[in-house]
Amino acid sequence: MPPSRKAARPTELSSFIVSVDSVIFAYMNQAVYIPLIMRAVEPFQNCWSLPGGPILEKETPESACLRKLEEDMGLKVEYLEQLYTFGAPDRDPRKRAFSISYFALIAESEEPLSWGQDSRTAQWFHIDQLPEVGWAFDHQQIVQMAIKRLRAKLSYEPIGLSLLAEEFSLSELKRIYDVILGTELDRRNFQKKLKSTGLLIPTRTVPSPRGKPSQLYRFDEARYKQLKEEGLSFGF
Amino acid sequence: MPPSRKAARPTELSSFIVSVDSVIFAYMNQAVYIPLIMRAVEPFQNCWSLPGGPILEKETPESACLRKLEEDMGLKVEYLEQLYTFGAPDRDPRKRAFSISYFALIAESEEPLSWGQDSRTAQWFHIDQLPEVGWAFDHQQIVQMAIKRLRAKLSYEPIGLSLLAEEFSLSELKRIYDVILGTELDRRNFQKKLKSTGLLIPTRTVPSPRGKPSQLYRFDEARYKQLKEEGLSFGF
DNA sequence: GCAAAAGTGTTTCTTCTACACCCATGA
DNA sequence: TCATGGGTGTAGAAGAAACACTTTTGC
Repeated sequence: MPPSRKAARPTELSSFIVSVDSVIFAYMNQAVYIPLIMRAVEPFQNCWSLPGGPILEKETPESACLRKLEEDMGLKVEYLEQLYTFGAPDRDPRKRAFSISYFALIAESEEPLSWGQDSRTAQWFHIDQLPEVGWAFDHQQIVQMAIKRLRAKLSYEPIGLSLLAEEFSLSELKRIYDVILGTELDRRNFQKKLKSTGLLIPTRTVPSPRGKPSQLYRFDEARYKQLKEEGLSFGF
Repeated sequence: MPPSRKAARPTELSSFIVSVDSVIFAYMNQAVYIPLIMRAVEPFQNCWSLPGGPILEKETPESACLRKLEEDMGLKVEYLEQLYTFGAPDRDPRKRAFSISYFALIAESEEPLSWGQDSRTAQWFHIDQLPEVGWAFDHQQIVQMAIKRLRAKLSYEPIGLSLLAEEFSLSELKRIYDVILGTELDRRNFQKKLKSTGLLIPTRTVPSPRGKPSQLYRFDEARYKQLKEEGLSFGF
């Protein structure tokens, strides 16, 4: 019995849109922030939303995401992975809309992070002090999922490094872990553990604010990928 | 400077489809299998594809997935989670198509698993003996990603249980781990570890093929969820 | 009684954890 | 010289891995 009843039913989808939305994590002033944009138009006018937009014809969802972040915000993304696809029938009051959401990390940088627009339309939010109301679409849910993934992923993959500059000290890295996980890890055990992986390449020392100069390291990305493919795991 | 240049560009997407595809894992004869369907029509006629189909108007992607599996194959899904969304511009030669793919596990059951169609149109494949050529769309890639997730997830979440019946013996469970991970775990350490979680409820004993009868257990789902929310982790 | 499958206990080793101590620098 | 941040070492606890022994059944 061939499944010939696959012809279009009256309930099949006709008109809808597919877009990408990104939750972008940045580390500034010893805390983690994400940017949200105040919507200027209906629906959800004056509500907080994630940076994103529609996918164009010749691009993959991922490149749409990168383009948006580059064009609109001038951000260079250090790490990007797909988070989840949201597609509840009523998530957009206009018409059926799917959002392929992304999880992004950007490296700490010298320039104060901003994108020229005034703070009423776009703003960095501390991930522990996000707005409780006034969200557009299901973006609050997306952000919550992203934060959950950030916390989970930090413990088994070296994504903390993507939030720092290429050269970093182990104290800085530890601070990332403490801030995100809400822990107060032991400084010494942390150093030992990280060094034992053999993935940190010492570069130079740099004076610390007060006290002994600290050693900077670079992450051996190539070797990490290699070990990962061989199936080794790391409890970072 | 309001972003008023957001008007439709010539390159914006116009016509496309969104569907769901599922990679369904089942445990039979001490091995893990997935079902693939031979496509009857172009494009990719006579190529192997995943069960799936378009999303209807009033349903979420997840319920579309469940409906498909229920309707087309009569399967009762034990575990379902979103895997990844594929949306490369050229993945469907007809028009732009997005596939929200799902990762599904079904429990071992008494009935021989099949769905009435002859084996030329649908077939269970051992996950280590999948076809190497003749795949439709990017479905080979989807399956590979699903297998990778199965292996990864097995070690930190009790998904192996979803492949077994509600009552199971620890030997059966260990066999699942060995088969999927390609290991030969120590029988005694395995038992000890599992019992120490306090999540297994003994039910009854059942005669084993030859030798001492084996103890069956039930998994304490409720308690597991509770502990999980409290942030405890398990190295299954 | 013997082989096969199930269940329990013990010893050893590795890893994690909690500390104490030393070093280099600026005020 | 003292307070501060950076770096190293060591002892105990906890967990993982290796392994030996007993029990219960079918033939």
